Amino acid sequence: MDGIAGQAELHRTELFKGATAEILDQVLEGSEIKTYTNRQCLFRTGQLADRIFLVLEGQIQIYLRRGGKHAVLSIMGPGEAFALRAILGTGRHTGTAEAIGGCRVLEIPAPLFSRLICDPAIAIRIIHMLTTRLQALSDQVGRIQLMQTTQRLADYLLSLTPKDSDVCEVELPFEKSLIAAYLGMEPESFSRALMNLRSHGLTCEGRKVRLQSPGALKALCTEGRA
Amino acid sequence: MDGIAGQAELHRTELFKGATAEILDQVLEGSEIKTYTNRQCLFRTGQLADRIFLVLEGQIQIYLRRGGKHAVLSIMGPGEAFALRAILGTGRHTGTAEAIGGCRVLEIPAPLFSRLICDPAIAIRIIHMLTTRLQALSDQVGRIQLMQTTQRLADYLLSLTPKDSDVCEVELPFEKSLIAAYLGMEPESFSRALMNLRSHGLTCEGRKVRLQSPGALKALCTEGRA
DNA sequence: CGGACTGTTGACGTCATTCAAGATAAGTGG
DNA sequence: CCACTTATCTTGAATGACGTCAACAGTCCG
Repeated sequence: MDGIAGQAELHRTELFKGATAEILDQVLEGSEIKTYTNRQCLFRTGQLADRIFLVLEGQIQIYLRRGGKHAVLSIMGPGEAFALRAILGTGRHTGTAEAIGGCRVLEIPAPLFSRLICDPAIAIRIIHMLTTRLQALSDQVGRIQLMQTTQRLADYLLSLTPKDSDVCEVELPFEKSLIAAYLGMEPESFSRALMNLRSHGLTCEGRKVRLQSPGALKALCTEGRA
Repeated sequence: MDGIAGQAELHRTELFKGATAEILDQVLEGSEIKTYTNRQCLFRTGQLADRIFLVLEGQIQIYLRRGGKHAVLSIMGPGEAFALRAILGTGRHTGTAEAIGGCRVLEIPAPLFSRLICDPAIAIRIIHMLTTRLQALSDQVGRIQLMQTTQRLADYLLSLTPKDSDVCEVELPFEKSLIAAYLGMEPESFSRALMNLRSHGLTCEGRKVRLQSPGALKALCTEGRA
């Protein structure tokens, strides 16, 4: 991982998918590429926001913290951008961003970003990005409010598998405790939920999970009560 | 409430705040204004989405339903627009929208909306709107995950009062059971939470709530555990 | 006056967290 | 490469918060 990025790399991101070479140049020229190590903090709640972040490599968790508790709002992967709201709105970050493993991030200064969103094509891409995240957050609220821990985990595991797949094997993309936080439960509850799913045709070893019967899990989620 | 809206009315919405007369004409021309009565449904989960909705009068709740449970994602007021995601993404609604009391709504067909977002000024306004909603939803996740019922209610009540106000009186904007659902709790829990807050300087009668000491409530929310 | 709706209160049950300990895995230095 | 330390994960038992069920009190409207 180094501090250089080419147009090709930006072109692969959702934000700059169809952008002209001219714009990409402008972006690469005016922005900075930073690398972060595991657990390193990009920003914290309350800090002044002066740039937006575009993930090039690795993953970053955005979370809230209060009284020892930890609520993961989202996990950003390559191609995703964040901290838009802080730039456009309050001017301060309202959450904390922390690298999950090593990351490479393009950091676009606010003034440059303000110019970029005047380009209709980019603005529309941003709108798409935002609605997607809105959807993800809505799903998260739904999951937390209307499902219990075991169901939430089942739902999450299914979201990792290809649609309508039969027996299949998945590798958990993060540490279990991080997934637990993302699903709004304690690590202990996560562990127990995983245990419960054994009786619904699931086996696991380390981070490798085998779903013997995705259908049964799907039923579990849809079900009124477990 | 009737089916007519003027440019002035649109001009007051966040979306069309600075729009040209030409655009407003286009919108008024191509859209439909509908009125809904209390509890009436605008759309349900899974239905095809062919328009976006802009609230002119009244309020509308967006919620998810599963196994008898009810999770309110947001409550839209005058000037707010929704169902963007359904238009831009899946083509189907992922939640249910229901009128709270009587409502008047501008319904903009998808094709017209697609043309509108090519206008950079409108696109930027939409981006602002979306980031604001993203913030609201993030707050909601935070509230549900890291506060308990009494704290959530305190936090909500404070959000209804002017910032840094002293002793003050608020009127709950909705039925208590709706607020309860919005805060992710049962009506009974809401009632008890309200009870608990009595010892923190709160009195209430019907929907009128008096906060003797907003500071104490704020402390309650910030506090690690209640 | 009677019925439906909204909100309150109490008793009880359930699920998830909390606390504590142990097991497994991973990383470190000799 | 192995002993040792440090994280991560699992398991058990106890607590506690919230939900559930049921009954009742106001309130609104016909």
